Amino acid sequence: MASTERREEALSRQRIVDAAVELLDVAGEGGLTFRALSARLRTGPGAIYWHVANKNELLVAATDAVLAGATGTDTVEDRPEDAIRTVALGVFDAIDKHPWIGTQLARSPAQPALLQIFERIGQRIQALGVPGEAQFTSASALLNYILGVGGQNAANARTQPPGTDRTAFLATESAAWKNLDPDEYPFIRNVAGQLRDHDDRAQFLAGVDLILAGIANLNPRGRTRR
Amino acid sequence: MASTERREEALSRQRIVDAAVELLDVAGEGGLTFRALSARLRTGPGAIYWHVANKNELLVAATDAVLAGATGTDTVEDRPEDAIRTVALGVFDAIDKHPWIGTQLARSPAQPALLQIFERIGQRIQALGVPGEAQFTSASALLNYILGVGGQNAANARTQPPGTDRTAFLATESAAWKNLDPDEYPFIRNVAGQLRDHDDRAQFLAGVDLILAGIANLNPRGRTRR
DNA sequence: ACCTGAACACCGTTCAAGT
DNA sequence: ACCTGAACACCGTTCAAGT
Repeated sequence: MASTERREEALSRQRIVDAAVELLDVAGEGGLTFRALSARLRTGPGAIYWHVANKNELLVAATDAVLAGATGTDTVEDRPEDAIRTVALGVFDAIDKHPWIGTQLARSPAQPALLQIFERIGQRIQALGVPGEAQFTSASALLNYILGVGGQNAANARTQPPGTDRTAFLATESAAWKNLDPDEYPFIRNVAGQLRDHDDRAQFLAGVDLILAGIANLNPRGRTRR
Repeated sequence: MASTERREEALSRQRIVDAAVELLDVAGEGGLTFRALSARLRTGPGAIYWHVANKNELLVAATDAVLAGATGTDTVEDRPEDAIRTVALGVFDAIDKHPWIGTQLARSPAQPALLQIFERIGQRIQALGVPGEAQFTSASALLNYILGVGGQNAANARTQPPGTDRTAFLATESAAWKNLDPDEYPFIRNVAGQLRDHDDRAQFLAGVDLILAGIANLNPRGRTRR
């Protein structure tokens, strides 16, 4: 049995980033600490700095590591709208699983994973026949919407202890909306019921579809392509 | 002249929040510190805790203070689409002026100012004749898009030293896009020129219009109302 | 080349003590 | 009731010293 004894692996950027992702997942955004991380890796805090420049670089790398495989595989045969929905849902689901990504994507603009997502969306926008000048705007609108939803989901996740029942949370929130002043918040009171019963993921997709419909409207060929 | 001597005003929540806003504006998100804030208010750090529970509450209050007057005045005669554009631009401009708001809005979900913005948008969605079930989704899509753009703008502002020339920044970024691998990033290379010349505010509005067009598409009365 | 861990310069927050 | 400021329990980051 002595031969199966746990071997000490050498420290590496890869191991550090993996451990950071685990720590963020179990302990939340506040849980990633150089002390906690080095304890987990059985080393001193200073050792990490040999492989990673600082905490921000570590967060960027952790986000990229998670997002890299999350945006789905390109299937050239897909209709462009469906390919866009796939990418969007990939980001949505990744943030749902790792809420700290949502915060990080809203913090670091040059995040490489973001560039790749933007490229994927843009190629499909192009395939949709959107006129040249409107392509940049259309792809940006989609990306910004996706990031906005991600940020809000991350914020919601942060207020709840991890693993809180989502139904209970929505019920509480919905009840609070119903108690708002009817003169000041008639609309919100009105949709409070929809908040309780709504499906986050479906609503996210509906928003994507709203933007896609707006984009189809730009297309000189109209929206009845193929 | 002795009578015009600076009088020591009593500490108050109001004065604390005002000072926090000033500090955030001049020193950025990292500049708001209980020590820096108390020094500015000529008191000790502990004194602030008598008026404000903690730093998060202070950030929420500071964001609300800035956003309160920023979303424009309701003009009942406006066409609903224009009223929505006004609210959206109000938020956009507020974040442009105080980038730290963009980060904060993506962090705290129950932010009261957000509720008011959501209400304003929702009322106009209703006025547009959007069917009941789609109202919540439509208003959410608009809000999430607005927050997404705000978050990205805040992130961009954070990477630049305050007061950096925007044109120079876009030129650098655009040049970087042009240097990307043509096989991996054909779309981004293609729109790099548009990045350099684009107007943030106009592009933001174009995105709002995309969503509004998608919403009009839902409307059984069609988009030729009135 | 890579790791160790004490030390530095900060934080947010608390709290006994004052007025 | 409100303010003071030292003290506590943390941070991220650095760096001399080790192997």
